Amino acid sequence: MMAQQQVLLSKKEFNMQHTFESAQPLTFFGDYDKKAGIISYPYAGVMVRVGRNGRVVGDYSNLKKAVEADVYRRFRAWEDIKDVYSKIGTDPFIEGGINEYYGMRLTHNLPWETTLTFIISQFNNVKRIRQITKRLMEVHGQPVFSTDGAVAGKGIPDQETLAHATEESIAKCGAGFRTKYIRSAAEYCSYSLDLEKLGKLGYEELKAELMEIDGVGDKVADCIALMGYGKLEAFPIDTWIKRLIEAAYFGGKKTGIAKIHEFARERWGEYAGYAQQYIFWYGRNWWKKWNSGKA
DNA sequence: ACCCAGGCGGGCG
DNA sequence: CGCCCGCATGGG
Repeated sequence: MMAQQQVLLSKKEFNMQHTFESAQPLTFFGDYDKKAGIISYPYAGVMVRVGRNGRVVGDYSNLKKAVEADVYRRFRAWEDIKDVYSKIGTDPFIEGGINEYYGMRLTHNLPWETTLTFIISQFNNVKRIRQITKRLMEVHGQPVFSTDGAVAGKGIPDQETLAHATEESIAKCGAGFRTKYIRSAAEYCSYSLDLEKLGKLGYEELKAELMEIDGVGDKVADCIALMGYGKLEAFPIDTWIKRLIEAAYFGGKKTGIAKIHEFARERWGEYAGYAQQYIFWYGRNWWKKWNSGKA
């Protein structure tokens, strides 16, 4: 990948807190120092630190270009979020989400870390997904270093490592019944499928390839396509999205997955994934607040 | 105690 | 095909 010129994200176009907390793969690892306004995440053996303006914090010397290019891609820094809003702001519901979570960006993470975290996400809750991922990193990840050379944490365990890890060591991280999927997916992505090579495929082809991975179905494949490959037309449909779309656009009527995919494609087209993220985070949080009697 | 969580694979009709 | 069921764990 060629070195990208770093584009600074203004405070308004990049709301770090919303982006970090919005339950994307990015939020499943690293850390967020709210007071200092710095996100940390492991990449290429170092702990990358990013400030509120999207600028890399610290001196990465010879890794500088690589780290900056990763930040550029990870936060989609080339993208003017106002353009996105003009495409997805089709109605008051989505506009409510844009208003409440202004500056929440989609992130474009690495294929394997996205695959792993979203396999863990099935039939699970956000808090526990983070917890399981964190434990897997601690047990099976390689050390990553801060700019002063000290060990700053562990990275996402790679496919090969998990392919050779015992089921017991994965299960102990809390993975439960997903343990066999993690092992199987790690083996498949080590020896039978090169995730890096799938990037050149179009969305439909990519999704079909991803669904060959054990433990990856329609929803997780869409999450990987969206947040691991940057395919913005992907529209992951989980229980929240199904419930919210039915409530907001189908008059509360039960609607099949295929029908919802079709609806999203027609309504939001190439930006459906962005619409999904705002519907998910806004709708879910609103719903929870309402049901706890605080809305 | 009981219920549910960013689904999936397998088995059945 | 479509539907339905079980599934490990842990927090509310």
